[in-house]
Amino acid sequence: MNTEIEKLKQARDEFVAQWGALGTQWGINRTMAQIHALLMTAPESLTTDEVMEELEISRGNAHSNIKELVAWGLIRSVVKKGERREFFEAEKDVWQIFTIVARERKRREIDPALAILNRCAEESEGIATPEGKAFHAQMRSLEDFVSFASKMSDRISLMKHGFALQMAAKLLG
Amino acid sequence: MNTEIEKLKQARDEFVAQWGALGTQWGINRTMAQIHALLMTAPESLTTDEVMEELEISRGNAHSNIKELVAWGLIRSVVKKGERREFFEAEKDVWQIFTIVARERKRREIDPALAILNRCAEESEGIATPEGKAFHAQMRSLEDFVSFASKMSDRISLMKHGFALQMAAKLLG
DNA sequence: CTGATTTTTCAGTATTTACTGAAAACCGTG
DNA sequence: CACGGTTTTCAGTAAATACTGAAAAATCAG
Repeated sequence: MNTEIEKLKQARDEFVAQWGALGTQWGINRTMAQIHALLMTAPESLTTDEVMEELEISRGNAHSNIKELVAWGLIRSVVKKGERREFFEAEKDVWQIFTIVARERKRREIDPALAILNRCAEESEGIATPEGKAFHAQMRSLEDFVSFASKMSDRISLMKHGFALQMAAKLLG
Repeated sequence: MNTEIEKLKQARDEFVAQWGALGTQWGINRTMAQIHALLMTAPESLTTDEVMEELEISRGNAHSNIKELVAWGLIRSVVKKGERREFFEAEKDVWQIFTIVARERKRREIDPALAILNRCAEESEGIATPEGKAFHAQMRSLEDFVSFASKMSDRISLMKHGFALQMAAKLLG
């Protein structure tokens, strides 16, 4: 039945478009999120040209965002025998996706924050005025908390999906 | 000793500047992050004019970012008797800050994602082709995972700081 | 080595987001 | 209800970010 194929195409197009819009909120650019959505729901791996055509974007744009997704580890290139072009496919396992995103966010958001907090804490160490003590204490408590959250995130990412789930179930129960 | 006061000012200025730069990564605008940093490390609550002067920004800019921070719940206005102007002070408790940020991120990032995933899953329900089944399954597994993560986040935010810490300690131990 | 195909780069441009400054609205006081 | 201080709005502008398209570089088969 042809309508089924159309319904699927429609649902998928919507997913790609909306996921792209969401990407903006997440601090990821729209195109990158769209390509990710497209590849996550592609039955077969795609070439750069196919991505360009599907999303109606330029070669340069497709290229740089594909590279970025590869750098994140959210997609990978696959070689097909007898094919000179590169094909790309997405990581589809949700737990994998989660750990990749968590790792990247940690690198870009948590680690730099820790560096700043630590430096400001050091610089204000031993200042004897009440303001100095308060500032130092504030830096340390922020640092402690962020460092702690960072370690938690690492731990969880290293777990196997099943184990994390089981543990969380206990927490939610 | 005057150098101590200077050292503190220097450390604090650095914190404000760097925290602002970090804000960009977090998808928060620089000024908003700077005002937050400034107020988090202010011994006393500040007026809009003081914020403007300290960060060398316009009134409009100060105003709108202060309002945004109030909307998040990261700062609040305080009234001083005999003063007509509004003063602002930041929430300083790290656990509070964490839960506020978690709540806001959930609202802006998680909830819309869930809505999309759920809709696309519904729309592709019952399509009999292999591609249709695969798409539907992918939507559902993403939805399940995100919904689960969302519930976890709620649970943790509702905990008292001490309890969350204790639980996490067990996890890290 | 040559020529065809594919990937990469990047200057120029478009779009989005943030900021300024001044005018308008608001608000308490006399 | 008029006045001075204070907050809010917003049109215009500046800055940051993303995208295009074409040229250059790389890759590979013959």
